[in-house]
Amino acid sequence: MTEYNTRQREALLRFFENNGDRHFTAAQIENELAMMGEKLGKATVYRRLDRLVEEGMVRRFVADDGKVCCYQYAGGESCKNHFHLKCTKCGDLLHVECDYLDEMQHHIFEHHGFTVETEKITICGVCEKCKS
Amino acid sequence: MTEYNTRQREALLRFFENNGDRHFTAAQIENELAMMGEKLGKATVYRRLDRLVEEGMVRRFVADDGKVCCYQYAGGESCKNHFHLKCTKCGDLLHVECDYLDEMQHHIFEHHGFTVETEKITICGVCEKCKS
DNA sequence: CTAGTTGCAAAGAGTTTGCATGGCG
DNA sequence: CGCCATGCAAACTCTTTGCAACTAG
Repeated sequence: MTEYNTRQREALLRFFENNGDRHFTAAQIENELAMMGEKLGKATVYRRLDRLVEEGMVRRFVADDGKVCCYQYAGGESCKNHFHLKCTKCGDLLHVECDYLDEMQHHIFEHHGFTVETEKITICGVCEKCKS
Repeated sequence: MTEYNTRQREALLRFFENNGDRHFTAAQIENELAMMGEKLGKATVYRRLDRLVEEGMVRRFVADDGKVCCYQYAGGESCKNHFHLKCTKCGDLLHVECDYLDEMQHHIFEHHGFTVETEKITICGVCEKCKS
């Protein structure tokens, strides 16, 4: 059960480390890597992704439409404070850093005895661009 | 664009009203209805479900494994002005009346230029009961 | 050399779509 | 009668699996 150090594994790791602020679908990862000259087979992407999630290096969550899995680097603590604002018009998923999240979480716990899983919050609405 | 009153539509509505505390996958709904003698085609189930979600009558979630969509009654008109807190352990959907919602909506609009559709907010976490 | 890895293509699961038929108003 | 809704099956999308070829240690 030793972990081999392959080109594909390295490519994925480097990709996540350099994009800790964004999240991607498996297909996006495959494409972006291909454009950087690192071609990996679909199966390999999925298999490695599964493993990275198990190891806790990467976090998996589901887009609001429930159709695709998204992956995001979680190696650092960078991912603690963010909203997901999903525009129901254009489909954009805005990724917003904001301290207000803590406040909200705190309120809900204090007043409603509910422990919010901050990383899973997705708020639907209409973004600025689409407001015309 | 008038909404017709069909046997299938009625069956789905009644099903949700009688099971407001539970959540189901599309396939489960199809099966349970079939066992009650109400056979609906797969496509019809999905189409009606989509509509009910749009109307805010029903909420769509993603199951724990991240692979299937789940649907749960969210109670039509009475559910406009409050939080929905979804427990990811037991699946319960808590309906919480709270002015804090307005505050949050306001903050997000002011600071992030995003118009929240309050009635669609669902916050995931762990409820008091499951916190042991 | 041996065991873990990869890539391809085929298989699966869940959901959507095209189109002819059926049924509400 | 007109128009929306339904059902079926085929099409799609995302993900997983089987298997032979490959490669790190």
